[in-house]
Amino acid sequence: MDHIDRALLARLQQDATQSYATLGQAVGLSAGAAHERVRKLRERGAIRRTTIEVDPAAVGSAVLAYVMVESSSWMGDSAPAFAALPEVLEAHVIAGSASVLVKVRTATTEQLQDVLRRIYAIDGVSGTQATVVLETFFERPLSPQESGADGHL
Amino acid sequence: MDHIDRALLARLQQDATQSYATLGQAVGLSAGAAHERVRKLRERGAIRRTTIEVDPAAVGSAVLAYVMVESSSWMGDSAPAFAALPEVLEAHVIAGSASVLVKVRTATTEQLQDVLRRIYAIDGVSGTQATVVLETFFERPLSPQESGADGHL
DNA sequence: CACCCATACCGAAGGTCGTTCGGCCTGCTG
DNA sequence: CAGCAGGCCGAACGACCTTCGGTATGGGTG
Repeated sequence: MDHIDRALLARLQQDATQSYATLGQAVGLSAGAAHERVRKLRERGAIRRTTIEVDPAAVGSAVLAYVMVESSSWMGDSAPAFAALPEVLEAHVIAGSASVLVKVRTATTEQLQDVLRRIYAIDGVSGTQATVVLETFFERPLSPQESGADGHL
Repeated sequence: MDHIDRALLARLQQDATQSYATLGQAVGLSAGAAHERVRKLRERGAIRRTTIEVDPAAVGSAVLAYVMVESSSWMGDSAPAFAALPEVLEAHVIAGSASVLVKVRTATTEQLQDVLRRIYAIDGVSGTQATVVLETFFERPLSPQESGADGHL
């Protein structure tokens, strides 16, 4: 994982459809060498998958909210319960007064209310505190930064 | 934007490297027709771009936190100030006691503190409240769901 | 210091896939 | 009923992915 790998990751994040010839030229490598590096990045799991970025509004998810979930018991094994709700895009165990933080997208605020109802139904959940997003400034992928945990890789 | 388009979006989210022949077969179309549909989805902006999903740990961003930013003034024009911080992955204007909610990834908690310091330096910011993630259950793309705001499309 | 092995790169070849095109069919519209 | 627009199919051309042999470089070892 050197600076060339990071450059490859950054360029593929911007556009994963470009050819390996273009990609290699951008980092000073041949197409074959660039392909080999990307293949290894996939193999190691540094690249999890190639995907598309979908406009939420285009698929009818105009409402975005973050929900702090309070609980009366240990929530460490509740991942499947949250994953069962398709409107829940992220779920994290957090440090602080709440126990779990989830990101939710729905078409309407009525649907958001319904999601909150289903979150309440999860075992151990004692309360929720929803924060509705009024305007999204930006959402972007993380930029491969310097140093990092190269460690023994 | 019918059910076939939604199926195409869902399949491309899972794997954007598959061939148009495979894609078309999965939804009952020829390769050419599938290609034409995907082309139009890009044209309309429903597909924003094709990208890769990078493992945060692989690029040295092991610490994830959400930060509630309080302000003493209107923050509606502060998008560039937050975008200037590369560790800030998302920034949203929210309804509630705080003004802006941002998502931050760093390599260490020391770097997180430094990001908080730089957020404080943004004009109008009067306080922050960071919530550190202990464990991420999951992060996934939104699933193209039913009905939605098809409207006049 | 010489040797050897592993790693990474280049350049070319073959096979697959993306992209485009003409033709057909269905469903509207005037 | 005629005309038209939109969507799909199937084929063909060209570009690209993928692999392979050959070569150079750096590190470890006797």
